[in-house]
Amino acid sequence: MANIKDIAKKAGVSTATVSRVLNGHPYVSERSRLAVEEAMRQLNYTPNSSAVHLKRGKTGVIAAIIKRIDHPFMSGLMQGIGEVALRKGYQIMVCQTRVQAQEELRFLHLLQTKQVDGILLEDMQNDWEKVAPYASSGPLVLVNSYEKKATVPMVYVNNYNGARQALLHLVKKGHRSIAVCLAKQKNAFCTVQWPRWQAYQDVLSEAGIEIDSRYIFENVSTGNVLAGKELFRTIREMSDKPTALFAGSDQVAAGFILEARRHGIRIPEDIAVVGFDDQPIAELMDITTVYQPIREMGEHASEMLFRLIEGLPVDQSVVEMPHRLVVRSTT
Amino acid sequence: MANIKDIAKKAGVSTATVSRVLNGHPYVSERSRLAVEEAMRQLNYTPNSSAVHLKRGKTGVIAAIIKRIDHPFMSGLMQGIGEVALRKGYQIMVCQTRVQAQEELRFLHLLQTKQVDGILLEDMQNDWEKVAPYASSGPLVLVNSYEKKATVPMVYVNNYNGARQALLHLVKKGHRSIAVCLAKQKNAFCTVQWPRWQAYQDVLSEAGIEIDSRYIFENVSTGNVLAGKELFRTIREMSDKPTALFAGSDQVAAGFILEARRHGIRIPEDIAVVGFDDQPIAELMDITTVYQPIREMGEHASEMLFRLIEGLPVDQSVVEMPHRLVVRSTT
DNA sequence: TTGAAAGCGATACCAA
DNA sequence: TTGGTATCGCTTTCAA
Repeated sequence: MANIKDIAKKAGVSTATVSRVLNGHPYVSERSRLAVEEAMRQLNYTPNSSAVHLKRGKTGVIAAIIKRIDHPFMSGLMQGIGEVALRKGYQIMVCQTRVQAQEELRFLHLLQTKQVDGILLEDMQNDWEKVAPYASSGPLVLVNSYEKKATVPMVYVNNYNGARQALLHLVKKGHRSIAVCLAKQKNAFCTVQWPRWQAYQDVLSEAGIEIDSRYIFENVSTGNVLAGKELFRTIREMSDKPTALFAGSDQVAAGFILEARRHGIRIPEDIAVVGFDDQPIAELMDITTVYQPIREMGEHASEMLFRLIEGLPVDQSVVEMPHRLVVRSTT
Repeated sequence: MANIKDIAKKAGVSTATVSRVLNGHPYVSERSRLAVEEAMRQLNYTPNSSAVHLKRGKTGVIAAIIKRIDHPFMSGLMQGIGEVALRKGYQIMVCQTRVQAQEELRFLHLLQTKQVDGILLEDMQNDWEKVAPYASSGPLVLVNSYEKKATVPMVYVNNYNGARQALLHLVKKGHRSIAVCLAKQKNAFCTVQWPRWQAYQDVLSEAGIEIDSRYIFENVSTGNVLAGKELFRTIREMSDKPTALFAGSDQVAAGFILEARRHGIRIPEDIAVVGFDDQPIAELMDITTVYQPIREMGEHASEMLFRLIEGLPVDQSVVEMPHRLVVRSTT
């Protein structure tokens, strides 16, 4: 592969001049420019990114650390991130942790090695103390994560309030046996699951309802409609069935509802269902859910990240995005 | 940020020795190793990726050029790719073309600049002549693409046969007014849409059915259930309604079915529906569909790409993955 | 407007 | 075992 020296030699100029042409600098004579361009064409030259990156100290790449791409929430988020990155001329590296805290740290390491100019960290799985050291080695923004101790910008939705609203709605409708789906990791520093769990406890306690552990379903894969189907089957076997379900995602809600209806269970009469996110499927199936601006969250976080990368001040560094309960026919 | 020289100085050794420690080479005395490790710890040292990449001529990154991540097919594919990349210790760059042929070329350029060690190109949008030049500058594998002229490995599903099977199934069931969803770009070199369109023409022609342009729906966004809902509304307004729909995706099929049922339309009695992919939602809603091993396609393509990257021979470079019609209750 | 040359930060060959 | 040093390919300052 030809390099800048080959071009310089062929064009009869110095590498400095070639570089100038490459970067559109002024002060390059028409004659030199043409000669260089001709040489580049003839030798089919393309500059080597690694060399440029090394010299510039920038890579033009950001990393998005997410749990898994195979989930509507994440792909929606990536869509938002992609939008902004495209405008900025940046590439995106997807890093899937598969909910393994260790992997998260491994990917954060990309910031230290300067393989990326910045990182978006979705739903942080590690304690801030573990993440903090990485933050000092480059731009980092938390998305769908809230961490009081963190000193970096963050964009999130208040999951406590979101869940609370949904659960209060169910309680007001008279439900006292409310099932809930939560992921296994209810770490205190987990922005999504922990607050929802807190809201569940609070709302029930305030309503004088005792928590029934049989109604708590952990490890339900939120991105997949089949998980909802399975959940229905489990609940169906129960003697004391709940009268309402806070599904935690629209996919689970949809799967549950479809399977329930197939078995002649009426929604919401026999069991009310609330989803989360307000994905297209919730609108389609007319599912009551908690809307959250996923894509916008991705966009906003990226914008903050790029300000950091560009060395600009970030005006509001802790951003709570709005959510709202969308009441439809499943409650 | 500390660099290898700082470490060398602090540890009282040469950069060569530091490099040896860094790369786990033999022939480093215990004493040197400890000194270097201690220095690295004290200075909080991390090697700079760009420098390593430049020197080694490798980046440890592959690019996946896809239409958009916000689509179950793509995220499934990415999941498969991610699996293999993880095993190989590689990072993945997602490149979304948004179905713009020009963007595809822009991303292929990453291979020339050596910003990535290889590229997976999904559903190639450009004519092979345009793509070929890039192929000569590094490892390239086509996924979900078939191109006779191409000289690089490719993994795909025979969309002609898949669509044909589905359509024949409908014809056998007695349908003669069959609607079909196709994306706008039916370029001759498009692996997905063009063959399906061909199959549609062939099957109908063989059955002596004249093609009715009103039954051809272009520009239906295949990844989104709401598109299916809208499609239903459009078809509902028609005076001569089709009796069957080849939806092109499970999402569109699902949206269509749900909306149809809401309006009291019986499936399959009033209108039969066939999806494509066999996503979880197809199983859940018991939709007849054409199964294709999306994730495996991603895995297989990645494996070929890594063989190329490692300079190993690729035994079978044109791989047709199996598909099969899954008959369920919507036909 | 141009070029020489000093890096950017690591790797690895060749001697010692 | 170790170190000196050339090298990867490009950018940019300093002089001319």
